[in-house]
Amino acid sequence: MKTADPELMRAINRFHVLDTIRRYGAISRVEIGDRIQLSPTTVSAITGSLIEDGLILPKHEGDLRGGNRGRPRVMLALNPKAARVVGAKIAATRLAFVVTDFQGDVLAELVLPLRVDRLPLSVIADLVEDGVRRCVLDAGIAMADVKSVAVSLPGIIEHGTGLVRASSIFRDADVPLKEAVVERLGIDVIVESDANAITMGEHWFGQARDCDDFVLVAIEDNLTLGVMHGGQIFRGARELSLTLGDMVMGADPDHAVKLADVASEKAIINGEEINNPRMRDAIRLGSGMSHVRDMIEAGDNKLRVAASNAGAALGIAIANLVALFAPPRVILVGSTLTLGPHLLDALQSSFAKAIPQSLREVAQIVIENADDRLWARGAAAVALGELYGSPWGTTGPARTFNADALEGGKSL
Amino acid sequence: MKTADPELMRAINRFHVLDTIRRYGAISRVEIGDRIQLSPTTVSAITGSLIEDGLILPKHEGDLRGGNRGRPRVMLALNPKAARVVGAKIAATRLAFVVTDFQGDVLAELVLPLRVDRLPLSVIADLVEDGVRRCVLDAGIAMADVKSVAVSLPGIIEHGTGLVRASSIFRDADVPLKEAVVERLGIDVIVESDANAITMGEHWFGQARDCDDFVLVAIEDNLTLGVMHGGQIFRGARELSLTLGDMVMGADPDHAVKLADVASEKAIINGEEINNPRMRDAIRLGSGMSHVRDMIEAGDNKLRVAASNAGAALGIAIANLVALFAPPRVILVGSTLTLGPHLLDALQSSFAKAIPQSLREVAQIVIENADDRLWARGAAAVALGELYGSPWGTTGPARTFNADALEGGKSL
DNA sequence: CCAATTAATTCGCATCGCTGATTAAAGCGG
DNA sequence: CCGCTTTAATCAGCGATGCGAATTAATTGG
Repeated sequence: MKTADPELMRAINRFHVLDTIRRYGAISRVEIGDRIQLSPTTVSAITGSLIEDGLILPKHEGDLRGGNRGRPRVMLALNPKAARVVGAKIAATRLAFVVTDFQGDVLAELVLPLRVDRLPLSVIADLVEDGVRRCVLDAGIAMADVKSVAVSLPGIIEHGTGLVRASSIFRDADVPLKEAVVERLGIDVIVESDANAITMGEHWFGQARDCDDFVLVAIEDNLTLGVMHGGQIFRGARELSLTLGDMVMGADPDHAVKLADVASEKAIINGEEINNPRMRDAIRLGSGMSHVRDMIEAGDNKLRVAASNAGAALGIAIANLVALFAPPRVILVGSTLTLGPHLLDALQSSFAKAIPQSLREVAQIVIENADDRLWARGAAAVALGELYGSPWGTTGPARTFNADALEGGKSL
Repeated sequence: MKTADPELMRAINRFHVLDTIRRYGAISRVEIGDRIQLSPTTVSAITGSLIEDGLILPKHEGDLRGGNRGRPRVMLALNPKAARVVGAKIAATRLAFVVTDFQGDVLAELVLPLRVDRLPLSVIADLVEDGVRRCVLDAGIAMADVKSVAVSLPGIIEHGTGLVRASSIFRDADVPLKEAVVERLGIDVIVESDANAITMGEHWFGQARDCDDFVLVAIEDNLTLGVMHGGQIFRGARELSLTLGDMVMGADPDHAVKLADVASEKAIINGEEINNPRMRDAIRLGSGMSHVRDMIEAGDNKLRVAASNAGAALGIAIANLVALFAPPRVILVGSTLTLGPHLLDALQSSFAKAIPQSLREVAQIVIENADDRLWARGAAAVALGELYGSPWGTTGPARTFNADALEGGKSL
C-alpha cells in the first residue's frame, strides 16, 4: 500500500510538470501552472529542482506569450542530453533499433533485415546485443551513456520479470529474454510486448498524443493488443501483456478458429510461398504484405479472398474490443495494413455489421502507418517512461493476494 | 488534472484508513498503521477525525491483541448509522431492493416478482420509487435518512449521466433513467450497470474481497461484464459500462452470431415457452432456469443441447476475456448458473480448448451463486463507494480530449 | 526615462506525516 | 497491594509541501 506523504505529493507534481514539458515542448512556467492547476510558486520550485537535476533547460528563444507586454516568459524544455535510451523491436523478419535522447528524438536508427523467428535465445540475444552496440556507436555515444534498453517483441510478455511466456519468435515457452540481454549488455533492460511498446509510441509520438484512453491493435505476423487506460498501460495478472490473436472466433469449440488462424499474415499467405519463390523472397525481406497486395492487384483471387476474410474477421474482433473496453479510440497499426482496401473494406463493413447500435458512436477508429522506426521508438518510450517514473505505480499490474481466503463458491 | 496538495494527501490516507476499517471490521489503530504503512500518530489523527465526523466508533469489546500484556487496543469499527443507502436491481422478471447501513449490512430487503421488461420508463420509475419507499419504511428509517440510491440494470449504462444507452429492460435507446428516479425520490441517484454493481458487491462482500483485479461475467437474460482493475471499476469512454452479450462469435460476418443469441436465457429457452405453459409460468416467476434444469433432468434433449451449446459459447467467450484482460480471477454469476453441470461441463471443456497454453494458469475461475440480495447489495456498495469517496477520481472514465488534434493517419 | 504590465521569486503561513518523548491502561511479580 | 513491565495512544517539535501576498525582475509603451 502506497502511503501518501509529502514526498509522494512532490513526486506526483514533479511528474506532472515533467510530463507537461514533454508533451508541450518548450513551455513557460505560467502555462505549466495553468495546465496542471499548480501555483506559480510550486511550479517554480519544481522546475528549479528539475533544472538543477539537469532534466530540463531554460530556453530564451521563441518567447511566444499571451500579450507581448511585460516580462517575457522563459520557456522550458527537456534537456535532450539528460538521458539516452535504446528501443529495440524484434519482429519475425527484422530487428529494428533506435537510440533516442531524453525527448524521444531519434539519434540513430538501425534495421537489420534478418529472419530471426525460431532462432534460439542465445542467437537472438547476441543479435540484439550487436544491434544495440552498433546503434549506440552510430549515435556517437558510449554504452555508459545509455540509461536503459527496452526490447519489444510480439507475444505474451511478463513485464516485470522480462519473461517471454509465448511468442512466435521463440520456439519455446517461458524464455528468459531479459536475463539474457542484461547479461550481454550489463545495463537496465526492459522487455515489453510489441503492442505495449507501440501503444506507448502512439501515446507519445503518434495518433494518441491527445488521448489517455485507447486501444491499439497491432496486425502483423501476430495479432496483439495494447490498452491504454488513464495514461497507463493496462496490464493483466503478473504484469502480463494482452493478446488478440488468441481470440477464438466461433461459438462452437469444435468448429471455432483463432483469430490468428484467419487474420495473421501467415494465414493470409497460407502456404502460397511454397510454390512461389518471389513470394518467399518477399516474406524473407519482410515485405510479404506488399507483395501480396501486388499479387491481388494483378488478379490473384485466392489472396484477395484471404485478405478479405482476414479483414472481415478483424472487423468482428475490433467490434468485440469496442464492446469489451468501450474505448474512445481504436488505433490500427502493423504491416498487414499495407494491403490497404483489400483488407480494410471487408474490415470496415464487418465492423459495421458487428458493432451494436448503441456503441456505434463510441470509438473512433484510426489507422496509423507505423514504420519500424515508430515501433522501436515506442520501445524507447517505454524505457523513457520508466525513467520519468510516474509515482503511483508506473504501470500497475493486476494482483491477487491471499488466494487462500476464498470462501464458499466452487472453483473450476 | 488533479493537483496534489496536502488536502489530497489527507484525503488519500483518510480513504485508506476508512477502507481498511471497512474491510477488516473491528480493528485497532496499530493494526491499521501496520496494514497501510502509516505512523501511529497519523492513524490517530485520522481516526480521531473520523470519530468526530461520526463515521466510525470505538468498540471496547473483543480486544484481541498480539500479546495480552500492556494497554489493550481499542478496536474501531464503522458506525453503521453514519449513513444509509438503497441498492436496487432491475431485472426482467423482478425488482430487488435492499436498504443497508454504512457497513453494507442489510436493514431491509424486498423482492418484487414483476415482469418489468419492455414497460415504459415512467412505469418502471414508479415501481422503483414504490420499492425504494417501501423498503426504506421496512428498515424503520425515513427517506431523509437515505443518502443515496443506486439502481442497477442490465445493459450499457453511462455512469455519470445515468443514461441507459441500451438495455433489454427498455424498448428504447438512451433512456434517462437517473433523471426519472431523481424526480420521484428527490435524493442522489446513481444508475449503474448490473454487472458493475455485482462486481462491487463481489469486491466488498463476495468472492473478491481479497482481490483488487478481476473480471466478472454475469450470465442472465443479458450477458454483461464487469472489470475491476486496481480496486476500481474499469469504465469505457464517457463512463460507459462494458458488455459481453454483444460479443460476436465467428470469423465470418455473414454467419456470425452474437454471444447473446446462443448463451442468453432467452436463447436457451428458444421459444419453448410458447407451447409449454409451465415453462411460461416459471419464466414469469423468474425461475425459468431451474425449470429448464428440471426439464433437462427429466430427459428434454433439446434443452440439454441448448444449455450445452450456451456453455460451450460461454467457455470460449471467457477464454477470450482471459486473453484480452489477463485477469487473475474470473467470477461467474447469474441465474443461468442454476443449470449447473448442464451448462458448466460444456463451459469448462470449451474453455480448456480455447485458452492458450501460456494463459492456462493465469486466471482462476470461480462461480458464485449470487441471489437477488447480493445483486442489490452490490448496488448498495456502489452507492456506499461514492460516499467513501476514494480521492483519485472515484472510478475513472476513459476520456479523449482535443479530438481535433489528430494529424496524419486516415480515419474510418 | 518612467509607468504599466507580466513573469518569476521570496516570505510567511497552514497542513501534513514522522520521530521521539510522554501519558494511559493493562498484566505480572513480589 | 504496589511498583515494574509492556503495549497503546497521544503530544510536542521538526521538516517538507503547496499556497497567497508581497516583492523583485524584465520588458513594452508613451
